[in-house]
Amino acid sequence: MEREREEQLYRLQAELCQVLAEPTRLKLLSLLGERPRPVKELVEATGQRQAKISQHLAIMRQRNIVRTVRVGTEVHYSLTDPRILEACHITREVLLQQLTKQASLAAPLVHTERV
Amino acid sequence: MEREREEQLYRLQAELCQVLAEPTRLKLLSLLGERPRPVKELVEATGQRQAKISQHLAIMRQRNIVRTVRVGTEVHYSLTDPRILEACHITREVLLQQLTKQASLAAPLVHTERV
DNA sequence: ATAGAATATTCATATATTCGAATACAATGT
DNA sequence: ACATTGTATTCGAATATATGAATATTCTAT
Repeated sequence: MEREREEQLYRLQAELCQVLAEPTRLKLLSLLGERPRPVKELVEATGQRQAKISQHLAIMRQRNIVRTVRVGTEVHYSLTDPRILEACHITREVLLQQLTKQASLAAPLVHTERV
Repeated sequence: MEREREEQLYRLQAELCQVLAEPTRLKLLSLLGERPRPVKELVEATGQRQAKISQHLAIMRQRNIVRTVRVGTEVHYSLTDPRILEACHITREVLLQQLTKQASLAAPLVHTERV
């Protein structure tokens, strides 16, 4: 039962990460990190089709990563828990460092650098 | 071109998150967070089939999330960048809080609590 | 050279995900 | 009531993913 509980948690955690595993959704989260926004604005900012954005927002709603408030005809989205962005930030940092490392490995072939 | 670069980054970030979006891989990362381990040990600790574990490890190798060292017949795996665990930790925290919140919403129906 | 232990890969299948297209729904102003 | 604006959903097709089964590879000891 303790074992089951742990597996259950890993499953949930994986589902949460799955939500973060899509470029458009990451972009949306980043935009919502700045401030709450209506769908229209998210569509404009991403340059993607409205239906697509709505679909991704629906997925994030289902996982309680974003929440909504109706304002007239608009639906304003916001982050449920800003810490999600922290997690994103870390993965981004790791990624950037990897890229930098690769670049510095490739660099000597192009121009010599001193360490 | 600036735009392209940004999209490129989101794509890479999504791929990284995708690696975290699988319960067995999360468990493996957690185990490797404690210390480097040979595959055999990971197989034992997870109770999953060897082929499955190797497959998941291969995915994490490809993404540079883990690295390997051969020690005789064994292959020892370790984390490339422990910060990955930080990201995992945060998602786990968020998750736990969500669960707690749900529980506390359900609680009043069972037994009354004071705030 | 060969056997055995540890690990990796290939293949096929079941399942999940993403996206565009079309359409539906909801709120507001007229 | 109706048109308009903003948003959501459904559906189908293409693509991706996870897994078990079988098999291959690598290293060590003999």
